[in-house]
Amino acid sequence: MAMVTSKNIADMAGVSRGTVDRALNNRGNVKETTKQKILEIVKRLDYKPNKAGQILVNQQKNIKIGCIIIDAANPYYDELLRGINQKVEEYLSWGIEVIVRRVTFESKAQCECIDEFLTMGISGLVIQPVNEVPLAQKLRQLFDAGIPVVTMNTTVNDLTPLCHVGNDFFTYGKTAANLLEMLTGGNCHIGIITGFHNAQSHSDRIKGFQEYIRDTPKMKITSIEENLDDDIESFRVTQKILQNHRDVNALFLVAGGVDGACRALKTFSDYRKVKVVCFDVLPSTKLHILDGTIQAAICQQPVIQGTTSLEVLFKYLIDKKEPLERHFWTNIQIKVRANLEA
Amino acid sequence: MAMVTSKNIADMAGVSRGTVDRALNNRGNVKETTKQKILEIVKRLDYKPNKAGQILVNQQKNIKIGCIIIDAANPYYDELLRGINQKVEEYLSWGIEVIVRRVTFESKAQCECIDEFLTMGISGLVIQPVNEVPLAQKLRQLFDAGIPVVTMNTTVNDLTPLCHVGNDFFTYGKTAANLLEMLTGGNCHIGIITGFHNAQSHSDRIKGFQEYIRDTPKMKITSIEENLDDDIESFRVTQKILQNHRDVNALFLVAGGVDGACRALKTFSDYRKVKVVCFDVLPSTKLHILDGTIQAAICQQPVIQGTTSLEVLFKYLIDKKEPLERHFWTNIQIKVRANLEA
DNA sequence: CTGAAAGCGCTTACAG
DNA sequence: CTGAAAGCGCTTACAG
Repeated sequence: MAMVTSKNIADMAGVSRGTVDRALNNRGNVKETTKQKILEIVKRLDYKPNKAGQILVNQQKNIKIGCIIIDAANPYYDELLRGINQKVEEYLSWGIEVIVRRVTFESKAQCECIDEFLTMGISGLVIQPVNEVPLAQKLRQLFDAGIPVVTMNTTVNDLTPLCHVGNDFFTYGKTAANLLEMLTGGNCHIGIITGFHNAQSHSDRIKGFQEYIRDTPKMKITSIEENLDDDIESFRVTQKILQNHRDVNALFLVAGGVDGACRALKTFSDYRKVKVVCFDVLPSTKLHILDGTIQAAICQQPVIQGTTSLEVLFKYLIDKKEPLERHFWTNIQIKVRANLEA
Repeated sequence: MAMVTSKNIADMAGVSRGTVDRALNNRGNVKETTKQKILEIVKRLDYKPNKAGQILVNQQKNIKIGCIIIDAANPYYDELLRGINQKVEEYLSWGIEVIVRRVTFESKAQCECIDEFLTMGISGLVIQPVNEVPLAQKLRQLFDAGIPVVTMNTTVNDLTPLCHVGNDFFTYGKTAANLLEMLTGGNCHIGIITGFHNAQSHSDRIKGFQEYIRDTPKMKITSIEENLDDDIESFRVTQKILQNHRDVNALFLVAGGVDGACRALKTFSDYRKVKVVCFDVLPSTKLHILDGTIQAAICQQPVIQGTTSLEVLFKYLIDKKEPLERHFWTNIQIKVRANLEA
């Protein structure tokens, strides 16, 4: 029951530990028959290299990981950073340095940051990428240099990263529709307020929503408006919808501007008849949930996205083993009043 | 920016690495002035011992962790085991052996298993304990021997373990009430079907439920029945409730026997008017959610409870640092049709 | 194609 | 009270 070590394998095969290492990691310079013999013993004893030993020897390479997080006033990004920072401490104690930069949502800025990382000699990159051609090219350059990339939250076309850690926004949209069905007995006229029509994460949520209500004949979308993720604009378009469509009894708030929408809603005396489902819980959202204006919020898991991204990369750098899945979708969290703080 | 090592500290303090180690870990045998000098440098350079080095040296001690999971036909326990097993593999690769036993829910059986673990020389224990005196005494014996204990899912009185990882059942109950409020517009006569009146996890859920509806005057509990977590008994009591109280339009299924309750419900022609919220998603539960009999399920996170329990213990055994919190509550997951598989 | 040796950072007897 | 040495399991030059 005691641990099997490479020394045990070497002794049994009648070779040195160096040869075991070469055979196991395909470094060449091992006679085929020797290699087969070693692999057979490894398999029989179910030998797994001790990770502490592996990591320790990696100290000599001074492994660094670069990490790029969008720099913008969005609490989601701050949470993502919080997840990353949890791991930064941990990895430092493994002797692996994670260098974090916040960079604006422009491919030029991101490319420059990557170039800086390259001069620092990073062994891997975690990034929330802009989906633009120059950045995709830069990432391909990393790929060609054998530097693994994990994308977080958003990803780029024309490139399969080592792993993408993100949200299944389509299912988020379906879940929003499901909740409004529960809240209205499946009988509702819905106003949708989205952020940007051309933001894929927003349009995916709406597509999922539409997919769900295809099977619920009494749920109808009355109006879709864009608020540019802005509270004031959100206030304006919400008032507009509710004034022009007095039958609207459900609101689906797809993106930012939740506070503006709720405050517009409250200017109507009969606002309690309108059920509201939104995304994410900002501090202002919390108040609207507690006072019953919003019935449910669907939450992403930015902290877990941050930690997971680094974990995937870490494992790859130590083991050189690809993750089992190319995509990792974080859980969908439904928050209502009762479990808001849980 | 390169890593600070104990060698660096030793050089700067003009002592050996052994002395640094003794000073840092309070092993005595260090002159007070030397110790202060070392600690000052450690603080200034923010030195953190490299964990890979620490773990590697721990191989010599052949650290073993014992783990006791209830042996009973409950998918929850199987999931818990799945979480544990994920970590077992990982820790094996750190050279730490986790010995898992499934034991019946009796304090005698659990005590015997612990005794066996002791002869094997475990350094820590993870357990789903029976809350009975002999077991509590046995755990105290471990405590006195300096062997840390983490309790999972259930805990024992008269003893504060290193950490308890479990569910906040009270909030679970509140959340169930919140969901039924959403489903019925806050206007409902509720049938509650619980497992055992004397099971604390069941009664806590009901208490949370009652707490929530104290503020919703139109939500009324019509009847509470016990099904002993048994599907056939569940079928019987559910039929009884629905026959005797034709006004019941909401069911709160507190524990096991979900399938029996749903099948009883479906024997009534107007069963669609009854909204149902339950706990946990068994394979049979899934079908009732998909066909719209159950509107929402509140889920525990057994897999995460398993992994978390071992993580807490692992960190303590390596670092000798107590966890920040004595309790770790896993998230409350709400599952509806749309996010059932997500 | 193979082995002996060094070294990653830490802790642990042991000698003084 | 302190230091020198050994060793945890692994990988990496280097010598042959």
